[in-house]
Amino acid sequence: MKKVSDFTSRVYAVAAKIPKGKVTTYGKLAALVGNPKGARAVGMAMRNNPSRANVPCHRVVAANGALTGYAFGNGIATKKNILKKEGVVFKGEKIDLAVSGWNG
DNA sequence: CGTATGACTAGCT
DNA sequence: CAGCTAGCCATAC
Repeated sequence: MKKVSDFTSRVYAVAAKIPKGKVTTYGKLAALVGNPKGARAVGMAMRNNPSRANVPCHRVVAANGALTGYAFGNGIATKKNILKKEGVVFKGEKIDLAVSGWNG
């Protein structure tokens, strides 16, 4: 059912561990799976994400707290909406990683 | 199998 | 602060 490499599997596994109301960055997630340079690869995994129900890809944002792509709903708009609903603190159009940042 | 692309990041100008 | 370049990784075609 899952035809993905170990890297992608780990990305999904870690993403699933992100607590509600918190977010992490692609680079951080990449480092957690063992590829601190694989931030882009993490994005690819999210883009191919099996389902937002299994992988809260909306809790993964850019290193500067800005929201990047989203493969569901209305894209960024939906992503931002979900994060706000979960209690993530926004700093204008970006996320306050100092408050809602997740260390892992 | 080789090339191109992307939901990245950090550094410079 | 904004814009551009270079580097790294995995996937898609």
